[in-house]
Amino acid sequence: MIRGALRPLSAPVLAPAPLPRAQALLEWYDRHRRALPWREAARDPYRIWLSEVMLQQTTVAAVTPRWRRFLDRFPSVEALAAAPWAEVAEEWAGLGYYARARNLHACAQAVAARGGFPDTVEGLRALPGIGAYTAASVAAIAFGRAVVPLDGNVERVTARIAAVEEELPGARPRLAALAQGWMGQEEAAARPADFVQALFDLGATICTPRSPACALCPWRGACLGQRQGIAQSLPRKAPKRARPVKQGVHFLLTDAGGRLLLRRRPPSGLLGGMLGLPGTPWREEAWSEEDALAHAPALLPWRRLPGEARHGFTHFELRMALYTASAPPGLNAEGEWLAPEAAAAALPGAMQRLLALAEGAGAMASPARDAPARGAAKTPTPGRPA
DNA sequence: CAAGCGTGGTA
DNA sequence: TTACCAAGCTT
Repeated sequence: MIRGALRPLSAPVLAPAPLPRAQALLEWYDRHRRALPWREAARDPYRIWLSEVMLQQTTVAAVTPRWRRFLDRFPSVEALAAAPWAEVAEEWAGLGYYARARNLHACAQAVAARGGFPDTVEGLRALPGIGAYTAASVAAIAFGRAVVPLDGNVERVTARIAAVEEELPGARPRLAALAQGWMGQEEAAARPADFVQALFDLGATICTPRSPACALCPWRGACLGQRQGIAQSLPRKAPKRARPVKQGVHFLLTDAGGRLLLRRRPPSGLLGGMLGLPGTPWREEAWSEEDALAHAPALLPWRRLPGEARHGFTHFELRMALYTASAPPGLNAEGEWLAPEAAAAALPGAMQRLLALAEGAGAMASPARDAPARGAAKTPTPGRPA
């Protein structure tokens, strides 16, 4: 497209933008690099890999304490490989995207069996849970390979520097090629780990999604998006669909010792492999009390707590009702009995909302958390037909 | 290839 | 409150 022809005649004539210089970015990085804990673990592929998997769609603030705790519990890839799944699940509880934990465990076993991590992009890419991004990231950061991982930061920086107006995800191959092209400069190829982390930091601290700090950007002079005044609007993305509301009913069964009945969820799918409270499936149609009670773990005088627990997933909004009962001595119910503290630690966030609801209603012997989760407890739903 | 898959923070 | 977003992968 011929940009010049569409500009007002009064627009100044701009010199062609220079190629973004790797050296300029690296000098900025040497002065402003963020002190992240996994950057201290120089080139240990286990720690680098663990950080990359945790950081998938997850913020640095959420990952930092969990990364430390995980390494305390599983100090090596061999230790992780040897651990039972229940321990890995407990350690990952609350972090979300639980397929990551399942793949992490499987990957550790594969790596331990072959005697260490592969040191090429192709070798890494073949492991469970390692896609194009993580393979390139570990290859560059842990093994010094001159490859650029395309994450959300690099997508944004690249789309803006080159003023790529094509929408994601279609633009991804073009953006990847552009970013990889920058790695072709001698200064970048001499420091691949620093160069990719410099791109991450630039995206995270300067070239942010909203209100980028262009005045502070080391690549400002080379940025076509900034020059055209469209940087903030890039990269463009297809609009997202509305999230439906789904409903479920769950059951909190307490024994004489105050322990709770939990069940391991099926190994794949939503919250796969994690513990949860027994309950109905989640569906858009409301549950009648009769239909819901058919999913109760035992035939008992169940009492519905007022209010509901709410939890937002990526693709739907969940509202859960909670019934409670006390287990008579000798009751035979399928599942595992856990103390409330152990349950709170091992449950995914959606299920923790139910414990918070019970705690708020005074239906539990001891607190599940310091305080009920935000927005968990709601006013009773008055009108819905039972 | 579009959809499924969590959670917490911010505007 | 709603909407968007964060160092994505799998099917």
